[in-house]
Amino acid sequence: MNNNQAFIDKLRTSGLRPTKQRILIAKNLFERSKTFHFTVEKLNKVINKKGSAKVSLATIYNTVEAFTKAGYLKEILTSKSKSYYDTNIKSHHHFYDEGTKELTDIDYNQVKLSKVPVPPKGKKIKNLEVIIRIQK
Amino acid sequence: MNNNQAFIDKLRTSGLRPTKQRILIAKNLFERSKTFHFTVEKLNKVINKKGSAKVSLATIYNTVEAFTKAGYLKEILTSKSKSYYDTNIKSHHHFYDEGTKELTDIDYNQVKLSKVPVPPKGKKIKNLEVIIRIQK
DNA sequence: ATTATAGTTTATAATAATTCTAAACTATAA
DNA sequence: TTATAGTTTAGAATTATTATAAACTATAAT
Repeated sequence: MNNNQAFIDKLRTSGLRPTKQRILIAKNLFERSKTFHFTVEKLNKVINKKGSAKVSLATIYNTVEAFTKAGYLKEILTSKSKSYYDTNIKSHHHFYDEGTKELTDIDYNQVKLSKVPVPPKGKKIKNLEVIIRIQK
Repeated sequence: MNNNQAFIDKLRTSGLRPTKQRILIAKNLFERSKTFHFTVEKLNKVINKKGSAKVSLATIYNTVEAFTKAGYLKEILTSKSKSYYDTNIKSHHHFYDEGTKELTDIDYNQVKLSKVPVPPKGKKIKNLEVIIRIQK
């Protein structure tokens, strides 16, 4: 029923104290069947929906940042004003719908690169992302 | 020496009145040997450097937006808070240096995709961009 | 040329996302 | 049990961007 222990261990492993706020946020983010694309605003609404325990907006920002640093979340590239995050941390790509502003995952093996440039001297490739902008 | 006429014609063609502000901004953006990656803040500094005619920040925002809509500039995808623009409007890709936050163009033919996903029903691909994040 | 007007510029205010601050709280180790 | 280092919180501060509305100007019609 309640397997908070897994989250507690995961948090401890990353040097994050397992506070009730972090566990609650982790449950909301990671106990999902599908990957979740969200902004902080959206996550805040999910967490602080009527009747539930309240978590401050500052903590939601802090936690999203901490989870991103710990590698549990991935920040998504868009040109929009808000930051988007993704619970799918595997290397993958996105459709970005210019009309609806919705993001859809593209599985890694749906995109194949046959040529990738050499990075500038002294630099290493950290990550490669393809964004396909779509519209009607 | 002074070939403003080319800019005047270009602006008129796009339905933009050739005001002195727009011409000045166009000269600063497009009379360059290399492509120019910039934020509005950076462009504002370039335009309003000491001793030059002043253009309001609002006009710089308006003009960058108008030039982007007209297809003279390309907005670049990064997850950072500021919007980045590029005078290179040809289809191309970017290195984004996480340390220095600098963008570098990658020529279109330096990247080859051998597999691209089909867009969702009813949607067309408008643009495909590869961002390669690099770090030391 | 003169005038009317629709488009443009401008300073400033408003908004929105995010970060900062410092006091209260809490998990953890001693 | 206690000390402390990490965490949460409300609210203030910051930053990028957009909105507002008055003054200005390019252009077309007279």
